[in-house]
Amino acid sequence: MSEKLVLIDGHSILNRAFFGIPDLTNSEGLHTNAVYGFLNIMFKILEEEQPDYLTVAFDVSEPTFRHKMFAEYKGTRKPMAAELKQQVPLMKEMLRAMGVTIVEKGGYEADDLLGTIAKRSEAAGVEVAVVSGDRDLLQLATDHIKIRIPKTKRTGTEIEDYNAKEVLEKYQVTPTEFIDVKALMGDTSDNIPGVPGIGEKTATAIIAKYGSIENAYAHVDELKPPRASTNLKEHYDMAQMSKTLATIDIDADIAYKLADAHLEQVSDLYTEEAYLLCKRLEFKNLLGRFSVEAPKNTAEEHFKKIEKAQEAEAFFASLRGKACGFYVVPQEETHDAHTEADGQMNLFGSFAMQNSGEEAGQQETAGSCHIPDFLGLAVACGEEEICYVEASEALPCRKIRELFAGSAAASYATLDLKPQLKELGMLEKKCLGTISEENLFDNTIAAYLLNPIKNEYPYEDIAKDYAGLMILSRKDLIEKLTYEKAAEKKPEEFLKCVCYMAYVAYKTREPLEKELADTGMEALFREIEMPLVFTLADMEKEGIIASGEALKEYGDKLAVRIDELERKIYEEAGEEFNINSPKQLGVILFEKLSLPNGKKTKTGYSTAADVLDRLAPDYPIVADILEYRQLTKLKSTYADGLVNYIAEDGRIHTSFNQTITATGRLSSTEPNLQNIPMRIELGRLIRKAFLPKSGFVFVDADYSQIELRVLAHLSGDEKLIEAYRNAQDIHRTTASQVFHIPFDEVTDLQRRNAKAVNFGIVYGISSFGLSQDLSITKKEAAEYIERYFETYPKIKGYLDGLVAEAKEKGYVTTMFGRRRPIPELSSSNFMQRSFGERIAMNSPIQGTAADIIKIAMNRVHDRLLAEGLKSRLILTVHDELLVETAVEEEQEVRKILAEEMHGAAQLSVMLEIDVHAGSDWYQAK
DNA sequence: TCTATTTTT
DNA sequence: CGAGCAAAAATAGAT
Repeated sequence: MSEKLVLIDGHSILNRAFFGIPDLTNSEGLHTNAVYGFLNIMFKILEEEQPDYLTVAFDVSEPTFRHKMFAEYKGTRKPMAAELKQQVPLMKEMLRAMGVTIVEKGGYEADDLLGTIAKRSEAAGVEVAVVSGDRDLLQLATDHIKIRIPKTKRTGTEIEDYNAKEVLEKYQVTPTEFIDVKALMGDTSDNIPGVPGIGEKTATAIIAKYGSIENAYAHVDELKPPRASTNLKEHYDMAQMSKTLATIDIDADIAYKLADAHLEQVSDLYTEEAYLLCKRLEFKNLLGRFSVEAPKNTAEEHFKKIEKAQEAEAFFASLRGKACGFYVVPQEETHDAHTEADGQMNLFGSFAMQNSGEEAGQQETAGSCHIPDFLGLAVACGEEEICYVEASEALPCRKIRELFAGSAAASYATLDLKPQLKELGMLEKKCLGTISEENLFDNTIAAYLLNPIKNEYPYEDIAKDYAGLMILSRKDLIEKLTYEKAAEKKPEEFLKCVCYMAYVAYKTREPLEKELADTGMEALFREIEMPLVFTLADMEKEGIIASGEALKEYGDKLAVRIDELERKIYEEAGEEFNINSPKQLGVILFEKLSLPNGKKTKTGYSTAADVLDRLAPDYPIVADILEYRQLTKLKSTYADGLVNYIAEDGRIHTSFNQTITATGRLSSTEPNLQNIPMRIELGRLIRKAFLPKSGFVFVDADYSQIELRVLAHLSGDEKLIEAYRNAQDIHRTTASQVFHIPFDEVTDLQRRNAKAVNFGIVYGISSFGLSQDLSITKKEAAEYIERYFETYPKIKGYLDGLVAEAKEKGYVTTMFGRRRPIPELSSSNFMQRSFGERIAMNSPIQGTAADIIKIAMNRVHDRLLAEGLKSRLILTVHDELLVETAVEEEQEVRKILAEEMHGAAQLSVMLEIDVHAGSDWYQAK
């Protein structure tokens, strides 16, 4: 049997895959769909053909030889989309990693290389399969050269095969004649002019009869449609030139040795390099093919459960001096807890009791009189030393904690430390025996800093990204069961799951530390984020009193007015409908009542506030709807919503998430206490339900325009810095400087405009956005921005610099080294790219402000404890800190807030704060 | 589970 | 030329 060669048209197949597969992006933001699709097509073909040789040909992106001859006809091809372009080098990297022979040569198109190699190989007695999306290749078809054209259909990829026979059947001409057909009909995408007035039908008919354009010209007067006859006569030179253009060079000057392209078997492509690259690109289902070559995960075989006290003692003793990873397996899980009866309440309730005990000896007594707080502790300190120590009556939590505390390991790594601090009883203290803030390492936070745009940081992702391990996820193992239920129903899977937590922490600590060092984020991690874990744990435990009665009363008041509005709206609409359904509302307003065109649409009419605002003055029903919306929002989300989060201790314990935002800000969930109403008076009243405990007051401090000050510092703009040095109303000063008028003569409108511009600048302004904000024309807005940049030239330079830097490096950084990758900047989509540009301008500013308040939080938190005060930091809202303050400590707390917030960073402008005290959150703000 | 809307900084 | 502002979370409705 003769040998077989598979030849792939690289760009053509990559292009086909790019358009055939929906956009895929890995977590680095690299587009990967074309590479993925290419590999799928390639593997499908290889499995079918089982060839002895494999080669991929690429074009080099300079004008090709054939086209250079007729320079006037080149250049109408559209430039390649950026998302595809960036995948070309990636594809080549992948093929190289697989050891696939790549041919490319300046001056030749892939067609020519394919043609040459195919013909030479055929001459050497080899069967050839040419894979391309391009029908031009059909001219190469013979009995031994098969052209394979993949088509992506709903049912998957189907491949059309053409030997000489199939070409003749389908196109009524031989492969060689196919060139002449193309020369007559032309091809705009290939810049082949053809003969005007001759399309596919006519061309095929002519060539089928005469065999070539030369012979057709010899019988030109006999040609069937008279139009073809005259046109060919007139444009014969064009036809000849087209033929040259359409002919694939089968004698290209290349050194190609078939032997170099040898492929013993398909699995030879599954190399380790290719495996690692597939992992990086997150081709999860391709990875299965690599099973033979995949780094074998043997750790799993050593997972072990310890139930006996003696065994546990020996195990913990073996930790001494070693690096370890651990995981405290919680009994209840805060996640989803409030949906299941009142799990969360019990959890926090037990903390309240635990911490009401005496300060001294708490470590000893905590938990001793309760059921164990945690289920067990998984610890890993080597490839074969991975144990889950299960809590039981014979081996109570207290004992496990004690042994762990005395283990004297060199370092302690874990995924998601914060909840575990609570389980270990490390609230308000930074060490537990030999475990301390200094030797703890939170892998999840490290992974977040290294790539803050991921949605989640589960252990299997961290294992894959930083240790090259492919392991089963929690979901794979125990699905949605809680740990407690899993321990009972799926003990083996449970053991794997918790041991993996510890093992992954152990295994990835070093790589994560190294990456943090390589990216300059060591200090950010050690000095800001790790201490913050302790600060936040304490704040969450503390919580804030919310009065259920006050909320109820407030909600009842809203209900009265909501009823009233509802009736009125139904009357005005002439029927009852669900006002909260944008769909139904849209139909009522814009169809039934035919109000002026429902402007914005995506999946119907927009009923957003800015649309309704414009209609409200003229239509009472719209004004009522707006009020109704406002009130139902207040009632459902705040009045009714918050009550559900009040724990047994009468307080709301929000969760502050440290690994959610792309910029470095914190987020608050269950409930979100960072969007409690403020702007509208009626909503603001909700803050009256948040109270300090008896004998305490609230002291609230917020940074004044921290982002604008950060901008002044980072840009170094003297005029803006000077404006802040004058310590006057900054928006008025801006108006005065931008409009060149004396400070005292600035009108309220001018000040308002200046304020909007100041805000807009921080968000990465566009004239469109500002025009929306101020309801002015885009042109006017553009003028404001221009004048602003004229006034503060360095700001313009700074913002442009940020975008340029982001485009070059792919990310931006804050003053403290925090990174934000911006994959959107490489998008070919205008909207996506503009979005990327705004992100580039906003992130360093928002992120630096976030860094600063985090520093301030740690300092305030630590100092309240260090000074032995009773007052506690309980809330943060981006630029604001709230301290529940013992009445007699108010002056000291004010001083601490002022000093620590002020001193959190040294900028070229002062970091000013406003401090207020009050007997509820409304008054304190 | 996704979309539209609203709330905050 | 385009189409719509930075960062979040919760709710109710629709699918």
